[in-house]
Amino acid sequence: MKLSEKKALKKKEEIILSAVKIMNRKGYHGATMEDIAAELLMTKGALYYYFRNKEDIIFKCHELVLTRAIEELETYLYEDSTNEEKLRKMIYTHIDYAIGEKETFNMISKPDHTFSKEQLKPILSKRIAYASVFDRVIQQGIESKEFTVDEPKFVRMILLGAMNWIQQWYNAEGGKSIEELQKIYADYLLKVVK
Amino acid sequence: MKLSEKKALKKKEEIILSAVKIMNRKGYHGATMEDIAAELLMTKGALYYYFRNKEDIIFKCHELVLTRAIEELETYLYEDSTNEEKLRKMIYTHIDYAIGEKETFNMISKPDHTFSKEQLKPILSKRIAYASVFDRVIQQGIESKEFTVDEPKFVRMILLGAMNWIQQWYNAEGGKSIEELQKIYADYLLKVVK
Amino acid sequence: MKLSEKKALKKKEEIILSAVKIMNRKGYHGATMEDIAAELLMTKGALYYYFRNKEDIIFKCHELVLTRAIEELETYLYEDSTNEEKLRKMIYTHIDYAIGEKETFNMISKPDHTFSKEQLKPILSKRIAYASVFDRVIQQGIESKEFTVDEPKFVRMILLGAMNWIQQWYNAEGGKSIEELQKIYADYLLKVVK
Amino acid sequence: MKLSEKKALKKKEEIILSAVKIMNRKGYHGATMEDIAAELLMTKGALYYYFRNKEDIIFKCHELVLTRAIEELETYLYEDSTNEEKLRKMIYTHIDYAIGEKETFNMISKPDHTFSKEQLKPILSKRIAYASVFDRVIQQGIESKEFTVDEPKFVRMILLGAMNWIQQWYNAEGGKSIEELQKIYADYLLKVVK
DNA sequence: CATGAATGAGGCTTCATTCAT
DNA sequence: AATGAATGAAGCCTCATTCAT
Repeated sequence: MKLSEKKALKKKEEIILSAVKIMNRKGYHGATMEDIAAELLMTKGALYYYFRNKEDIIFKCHELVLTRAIEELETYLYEDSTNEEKLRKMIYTHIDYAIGEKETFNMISKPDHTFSKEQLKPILSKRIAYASVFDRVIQQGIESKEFTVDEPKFVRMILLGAMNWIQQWYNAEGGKSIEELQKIYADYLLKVVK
Repeated sequence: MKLSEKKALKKKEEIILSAVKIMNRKGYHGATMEDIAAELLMTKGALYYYFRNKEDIIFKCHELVLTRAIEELETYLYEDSTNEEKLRKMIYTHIDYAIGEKETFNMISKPDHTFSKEQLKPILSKRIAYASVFDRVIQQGIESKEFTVDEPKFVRMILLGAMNWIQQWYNAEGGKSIEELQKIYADYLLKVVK
Repeated sequence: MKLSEKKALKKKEEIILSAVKIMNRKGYHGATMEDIAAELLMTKGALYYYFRNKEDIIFKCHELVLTRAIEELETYLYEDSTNEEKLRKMIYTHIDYAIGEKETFNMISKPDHTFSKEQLKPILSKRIAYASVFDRVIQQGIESKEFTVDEPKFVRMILLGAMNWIQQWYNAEGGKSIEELQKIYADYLLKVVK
Repeated sequence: MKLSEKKALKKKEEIILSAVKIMNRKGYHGATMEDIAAELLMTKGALYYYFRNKEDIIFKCHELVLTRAIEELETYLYEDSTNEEKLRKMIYTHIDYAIGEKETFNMISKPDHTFSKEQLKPILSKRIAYASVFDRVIQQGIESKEFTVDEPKFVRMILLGAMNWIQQWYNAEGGKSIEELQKIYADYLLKVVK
């Protein structure tokens, strides 16, 4: 890969990160191309050199964050430990992302209100891929008798929903630290699968 | 109250319900004043006779739905039954609202992205009021030794988060009926407090 | 029809006429919504109350002008006179329109560069309808032995092309009057069909 | 002339030809610098090494095409044959250019909408030079009594207009071949001058 | 020479809001 | 009480043009 291509990739990522930041501050609709550009001391127009349109930026935000998160989750899946331990680590990781990447992570509620048809499909695939990592560890736990679960899909949705909601109220300043939060959530959520 | 005032109140409610319907279909930003009016065969301008602005309509949507939901929840609180039974009924009710009123119920994620300062406060109060009904039944359950919970606030947020997430994926057509869903969710969520 | 509807129709026509005027001055691409609105002392936004978008305005321009021209041509077709006389009148009329309505008349060269698919079809139909009035008088003239023409379609295109070209160079100030022009063109073009 | 200069000249011509091609496909306004460059596997920026701006490219397109066409026409002017025969050959040639070079030939309707003042003058001169070749053959025909024409300027405009219009409807696929077209047009147009 | 990157002006369009009637 | 009409701000996007490297 040529140097210039590397630079371009880096810029793309910078833009994505800027978009994430603005969206976390103002929400998807509140985040304008102007805002995203200003954060990087660029002009609106320059964004269009790197991305086709706004939707494309948001799309790539999702893709980036989800891809990373999936990779991280999968490392736990193949670790040598109990499934309970694996699930606990995945919960910790999910909370990290949910707090750190907020809007972009998986809380674009109703993606069909935001994305056009062509982009909707890959987004949904990625989400399913993400969810399926949880599904696999739950399944393994059932098989190893660590977990007692009749409705694994719903349990997975309960876990993810509970964690995603953190984004609604979490605020860096108040109360518990992230680490405390992670422990509390993991403890309670593991009760669901036991 | 004069007849004309009554009529006005009725109209206001009609507008709110129309707004709810449109928002459930198109999301908050997708719902235009035009849409809301068209649903009622009115013109945009007329809406401003009843509400100061768009924000005000959304605000009243929330207030209406939350007020009703709180009232319903509170009837369970004073029923003569176990706290587990009370919580189960509250879970059923919450899911009913979450599915039926979608956008308007409590999923205006980040209300601070939508509401101005003046309106934010009463909205947040109402949400707190809503949450506190759950808090009270959890507290009672702890006191009566039915529940074992160290972090009641977080448990409440886990319950609400898990249920609110239903809105993200629920679709009238597929799979389980609402009644099945309610039972499954109640069963698993009660494991959290036990 | 209600008064308000009449007013709206009138406004629509005013807008169309403004658009025609601006387009004659600056060409299709040079004519901005801003320009069209300013001519009428309106704001850009107001135009969208009457038309869906720019293309729609241009479309209606064409429709209006062509419809009127076709009507006028057809009155000659059914007059009681020789076909030579009819064709002469039609030539006079065409030149009137070509000079007066310029851009809008039929010189949107390559309409497929300007119009989207849906609008292209009716535009082309109207153009064909217009041309067919000429075709009919030529056909009648052939049948009555007034004209000697082997290739009536090409002759019609020669006539229309020759006249449309006037738009390219005609300038109110210079040289001949419109009336002189009409006579000259009619005299020479009739030689083609004789 | 140095090799490098020769190369530059060749590149310039390539760019012009590319521009012509794109403009024929998409029209003047539809042809972007990007398009023109992409056709040659260059980048936008490089075009500015060879031409001052877009207008300049278009300008040179015209100049090139018109210059060539004038040269070709003039060879006929000095041939040893009847003026009718000369005019016929010129008609054939004009139709060749009109179909082959479309946008660039002389159908930039309203050149004053496209060109700035400085460039307008040479363009118009060239067009006049082109027209004057027709004028001369018509004049010669009048003098030799081959043609009967009172208004030679208008006749010339009728001929050119009729032929230029071919660009509006001609389509490589349908109906007559170019050769048939040329014959038909020549036959009918010669009736105008007889 | 050429490229990649950026700029900035300008265009189209949407929409909450206002207001005379 | 309601309507039709208009406003104006703001957003997205395109593209000719520039320029450091």
